[in-house]
Amino acid sequence: MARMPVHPTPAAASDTYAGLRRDVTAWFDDAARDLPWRAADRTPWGVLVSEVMLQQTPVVRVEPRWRAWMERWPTPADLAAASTADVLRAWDRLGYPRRALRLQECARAVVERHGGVVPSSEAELLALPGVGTYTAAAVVAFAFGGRSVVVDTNVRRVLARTVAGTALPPPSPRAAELRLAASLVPDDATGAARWAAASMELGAVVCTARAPRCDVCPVRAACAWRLAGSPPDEHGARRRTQAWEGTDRQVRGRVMALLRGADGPVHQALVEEVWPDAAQRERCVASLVEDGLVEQDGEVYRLPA
DNA sequence: AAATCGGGGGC
DNA sequence: GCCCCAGATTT
Repeated sequence: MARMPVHPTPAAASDTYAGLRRDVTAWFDDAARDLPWRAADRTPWGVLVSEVMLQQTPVVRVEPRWRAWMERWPTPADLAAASTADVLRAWDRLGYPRRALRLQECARAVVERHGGVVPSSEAELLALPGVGTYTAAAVVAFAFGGRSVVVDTNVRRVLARTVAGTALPPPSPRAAELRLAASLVPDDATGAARWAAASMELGAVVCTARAPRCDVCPVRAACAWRLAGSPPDEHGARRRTQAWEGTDRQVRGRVMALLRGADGPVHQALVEEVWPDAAQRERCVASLVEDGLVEQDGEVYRLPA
């Protein structure tokens, strides 16, 4: 039961928040960023690719990679047929390269299960590699204009502030939070898709995590957090950033960067230079091989063919 | 529920 | 230096 769509509530008692939805969507109609995966000629596959790239990677870093990617592999069939080494190099430094691997697996699944056509049902999307609750709902809304409950970090923050009156949402969503999000979704598909885009956009552009721009916020007058005096985050103590220096993630990143930059196989002597601690380095290389991100062939390492 | 998984830019 | 970024998957 790890991956379940959030089902929209039928006819909700959401009239309470009708003003919120109206003001945010009206603002969005005027303020929406001109992002390439929102263009009129967008494809469902392009939307899906953007959503996977945007999992934990900011828009400004995704945009140029997405453009190059879609030009090179416009359809699921194109990506399915590509060399994995090329895919990992094109992923470049977007981070979490297992996402690139899953995206190619996703392309192959779309080809095999759906004849190369991205499915429009949330359940079928959810069954694809690398597609979780958020991404499935987002593709339903943004690629197909369907009704779904889209809850990402932006939406969570917007609802935490405007409705709950807190600076930030709790580290992980609770059932009540998801119920609230579901209750806010308009009944009609078009309205639902617009609300999804608008609420996310507000969090991304105005209702940001640090230094929110309340002065230009369309719902500042009704925002519970602001009306409460914009109190600081209550669970700040638990919010500890993941360490970076000296972690396996840093070591794995260095190994991947080395292999991405090489045209072909890399001798182990060069791999040994990226990290001095042999035990940690070997553990990380082994995990990369285990993940399918690296192949070992005797004394050389390379990206998968 | 908690841990793991990259990398960079704003402050 | 710290924090966050259109999360997913595994344990």
